[in-house]
Amino acid sequence: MQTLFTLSKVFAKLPLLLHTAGMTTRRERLRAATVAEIKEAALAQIAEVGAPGLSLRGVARTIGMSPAGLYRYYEGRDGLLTALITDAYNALADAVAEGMATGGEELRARFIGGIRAYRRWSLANRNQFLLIFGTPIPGYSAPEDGPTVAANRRMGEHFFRIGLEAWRQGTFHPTAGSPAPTTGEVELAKLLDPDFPAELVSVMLGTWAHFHGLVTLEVLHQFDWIYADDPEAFFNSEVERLMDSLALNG
Amino acid sequence: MQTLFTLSKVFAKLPLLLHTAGMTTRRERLRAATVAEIKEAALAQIAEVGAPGLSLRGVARTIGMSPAGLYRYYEGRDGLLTALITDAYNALADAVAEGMATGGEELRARFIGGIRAYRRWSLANRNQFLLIFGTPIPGYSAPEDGPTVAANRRMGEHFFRIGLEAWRQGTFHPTAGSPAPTTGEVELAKLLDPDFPAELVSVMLGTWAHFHGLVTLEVLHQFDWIYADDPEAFFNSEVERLMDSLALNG
DNA sequence: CTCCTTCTGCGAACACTGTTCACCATATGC
DNA sequence: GCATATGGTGAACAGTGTTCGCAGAAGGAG
Repeated sequence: MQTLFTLSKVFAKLPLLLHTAGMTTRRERLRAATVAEIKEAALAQIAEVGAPGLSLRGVARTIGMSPAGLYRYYEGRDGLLTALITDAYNALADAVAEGMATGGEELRARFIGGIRAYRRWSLANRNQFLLIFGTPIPGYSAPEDGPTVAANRRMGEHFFRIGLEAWRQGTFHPTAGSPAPTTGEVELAKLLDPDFPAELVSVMLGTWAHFHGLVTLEVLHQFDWIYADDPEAFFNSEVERLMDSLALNG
Repeated sequence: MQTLFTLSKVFAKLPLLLHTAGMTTRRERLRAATVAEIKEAALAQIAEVGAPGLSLRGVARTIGMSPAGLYRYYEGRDGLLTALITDAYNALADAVAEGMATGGEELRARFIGGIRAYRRWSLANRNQFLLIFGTPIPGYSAPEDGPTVAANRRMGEHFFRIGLEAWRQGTFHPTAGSPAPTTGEVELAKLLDPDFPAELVSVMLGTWAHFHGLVTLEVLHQFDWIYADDPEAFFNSEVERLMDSLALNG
């Protein structure tokens, strides 16, 4: 009985779904607009007061809607957070990709361009950065193989791709004294590219951690009173030294 | 009038305060015990559900007290958070100091011992780590020159001290290509020690950011599926490479 | 056009939260 | 013993996320 009922529901939805695959119906356009408005309001609130201060009733107020109405668009606060986290990941990945593109031909310059974009985006959107790399939301946990981990991986691949290219053209010579690749490292390497050298994985992850640490501490204002006048100079020189120690010269 | 009243209050407190300076009165012992009990309950709750999930009413329940009663001991939730943040800073600083002490005589070993202790403590007390280096609490802001920044500085000094010692005995040769010290750097150097070399500041901050990034990402489970079997090995080899690039050999 | 289903949205309610206030009891100091 | 500061309570207020039932609006099928 229950089964029949839900089945009928699915069949009733079928024409709508088929239609969706082709083009957008009127209802969907309105829905998409509302979704965008909600996200916009939530993002503004987050930028102002931080992720933990996001209030569902608050966004309902600013868009002139009842709190209960939001539940037609998101599964409560956690659902909204999930969407925002995914967006933040994608925005960061896009910023990195764009920063790399402006780096020109040389691989080292492209790498540096990506890293600087990583920092620039994180400082320009502090609270979105903390949404990804800050304290996790209490009730919330990222769905395994959900959109957030996909977006996360997508960002990493940008950096790994440069490493692979440099490796191929022989301009990448990380320090040789590193231990043999772990099983996890070869697994990740295979997942990235069939012939990605597993020896590179730990080096790439290490450099990510390095500039990520610099960015994190700067986002949290830990360097404020030391590098008040020109915080970017410290970061840039640190990145140069990082690339030198990497021996990525392409 | 108001002034007179508060003044009388102060004078009334005077004998108590004088007594306090010498030894503990009965009331104060009870009070200290209650404070400790509150902190303990709050810490347990934080360890379980994370800092943003800390509920004032919750700790009141577990210690069998009315929510309003807590306000006799802390200025609301933010006051309690401040105390816990200070404690976390101090605990981390103590762990680092202890880790350095077990490193033995050699400066490099001591430095590595401190770094490993930094990681160990952070992973053992994930939520306390995030209390310090995670998303800031919305309403809360660290009081300028309050106990938290003092504890923060105290931790940094442990690392700087080793750097200074190594510099003095001539076993510390960071890469020479770094730019001239910033005004903020010389200021910090003077604040640390009258003859602390300002050229060292950026290097030390950079290495802090490096292993801090590694720890942060590990705390946030970003390396879990790659280094599931032995996460410590990756960290240790990364630290070795970091020390090599530092050229700290004492 | 009519019927019927789905989709949107709302108001009220519930169980929470942090915080304040007036009040009471107790312990301390003179 | 008395006055006062201190500990502790219960009730209340404003705010939160979430659920539920109900009402219209929109859309498709006959």
